[in-house]
Amino acid sequence: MGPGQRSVRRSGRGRRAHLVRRSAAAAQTPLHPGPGRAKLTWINRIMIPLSPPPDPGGAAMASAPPPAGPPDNAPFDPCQPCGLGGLALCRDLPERERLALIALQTTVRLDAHETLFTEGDRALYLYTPVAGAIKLYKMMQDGRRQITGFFFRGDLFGFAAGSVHGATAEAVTPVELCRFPLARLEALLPQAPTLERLVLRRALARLARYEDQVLLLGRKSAPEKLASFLVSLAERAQERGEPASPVLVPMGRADVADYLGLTIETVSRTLTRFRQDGLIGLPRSGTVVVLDAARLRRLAEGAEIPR
Amino acid sequence: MGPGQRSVRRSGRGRRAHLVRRSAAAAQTPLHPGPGRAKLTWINRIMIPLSPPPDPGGAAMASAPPPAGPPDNAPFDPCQPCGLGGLALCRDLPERERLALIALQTTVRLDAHETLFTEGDRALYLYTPVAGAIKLYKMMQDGRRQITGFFFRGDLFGFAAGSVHGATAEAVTPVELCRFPLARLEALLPQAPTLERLVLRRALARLARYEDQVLLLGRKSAPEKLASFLVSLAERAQERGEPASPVLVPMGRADVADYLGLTIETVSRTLTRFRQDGLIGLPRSGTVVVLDAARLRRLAEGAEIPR
DNA sequence: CGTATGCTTGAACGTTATCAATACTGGTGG
DNA sequence: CCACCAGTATTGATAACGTTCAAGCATACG
Repeated sequence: MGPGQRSVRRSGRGRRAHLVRRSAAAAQTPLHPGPGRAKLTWINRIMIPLSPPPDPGGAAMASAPPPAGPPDNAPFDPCQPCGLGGLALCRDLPERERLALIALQTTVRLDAHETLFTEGDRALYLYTPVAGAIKLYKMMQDGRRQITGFFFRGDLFGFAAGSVHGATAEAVTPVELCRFPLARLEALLPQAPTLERLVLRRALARLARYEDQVLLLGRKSAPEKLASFLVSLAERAQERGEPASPVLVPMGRADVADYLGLTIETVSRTLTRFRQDGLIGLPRSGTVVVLDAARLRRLAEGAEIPR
Repeated sequence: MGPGQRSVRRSGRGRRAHLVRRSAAAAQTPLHPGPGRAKLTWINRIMIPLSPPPDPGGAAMASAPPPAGPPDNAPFDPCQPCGLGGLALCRDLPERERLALIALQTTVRLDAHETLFTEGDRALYLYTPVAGAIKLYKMMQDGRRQITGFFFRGDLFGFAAGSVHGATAEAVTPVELCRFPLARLEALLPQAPTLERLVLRRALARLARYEDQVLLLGRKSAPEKLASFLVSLAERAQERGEPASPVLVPMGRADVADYLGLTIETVSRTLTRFRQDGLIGLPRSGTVVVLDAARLRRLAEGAEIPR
């Protein structure tokens, strides 16, 4: 890359990370400073169906209004409160463990750009988005930012090595989260072997995802990074039962850049070239239509000449 | 960065990744091809003390001959066979679980550059190095390589998301490994809650390490990467009771480069400049003396002007 | 309809890769 | 013991990819 893939740094001058709206203050004091903290409107153990499975064919959910609409009315499912269908932890749990888990469950809502927790905060919960998207990021003193992951419907995040979060969690879109208090969860684990295995499985899946991300960051070119990103978003959408073709990209260019280790400009330029080359279409902000999935995939794997 | 941080690629021409000795064949066929596979000299449930805790003050163990020498002769410790002292999983386990775990344990030895398992292989064991070092890497079709981690005495690796390894494991130095068969381990877990918690804890620790690595790869400059690498090696050495100051760097420049997302040349140049600036000393191959730990650490965090 | 915010596009620059020798290091055989 | 050799590390010159700086453009919003 160029000279300043990271020249944002040094004495805090310059552009810093791609600052997101009111994050200027937060940029100065990355560790549990608390300014701009979210207001955390939350509801305890809601029993009404909160959000339906994604309506395919719908428009971008980029900054869409909070979701609404009832899910399919199947026979009573204790997992229904969080509206996650089969994606959540609840799934595949024996009845006893499932009920115990659901007893712990609580719902949280955040608006876009609100902070859920900050690097250095005590880790108190595990979270699963029910609707919307969350990003996790680490920040350097001078404001350089690296997004470590995006989390969508059914993903699990909030894992902490010690008792403290290693990254900051912020809402990309308005988001609704299913959360489980760690203390009570841990107390439950000895009596819930299936659940514990499930949590471990999730952690291992995240490890595998990190392996890919490390390869991407360390060894892929900008076009390959973007291609990988789109392919990954598409695959993940498919895994949760959404269509793969119109890839919904709810995050802005700044977030994409900070996830891929690039700058906004490079992301923009690269997507433009993808469009010119007939790889993708960009009908509206937040939506990418994949026109040549095979070539995009080959590009992502480094087996295609970019131009 | 420059133009070709990743231009090694494309049509397999050019330099590929930094090829390690006889890995040419393996480079062509990254997935379970099996050529150049290790011979895996292993011993089942050895009862003789195999290797002592690291003797501080000793010379580089870079490509040192296999270790020898008895550990402290404490009252009989069932964990002694693997010689890991308090670092292993055994530690902190109730007696019953510990014995059960040790019954599964087996020892494996590899020479430097031998492959333990390959990306795509079925995941059959969890491993802990007792002496020596292992690297894990992913490879792209055209030979670009990204090392995802180095594992030393007491570290745990071999986690797989599905039933298959996501990376290749290769010995950096002659290495002795304590290994546990996954199938029997899983069968044991329901009766060994402490053990399961311990495995989860290890996986979470690895997640935290990945977060740091992602920040490093995505947002740090070459000098910052090198500084972070040295600091990390020093800290990890200290955590396992070894001295931090003469940092032992058993891997070659190619491995360092493929870990940090750089080239051999940049690694070499950067270390040379560190030496010229009085940050470090390079007395012998495989040994780095930290002369200004504070500045090195600040550099690693991006809070120091490189030059 | 004007102002904010984010996205796109252009030109110049810089860090890091590439290409190419040269020097070193450890092991082996004369 | 030393010359040799293969692998490895260092150093130099050049160039490229991606960044930085700087406008211009679109989309949303009051």
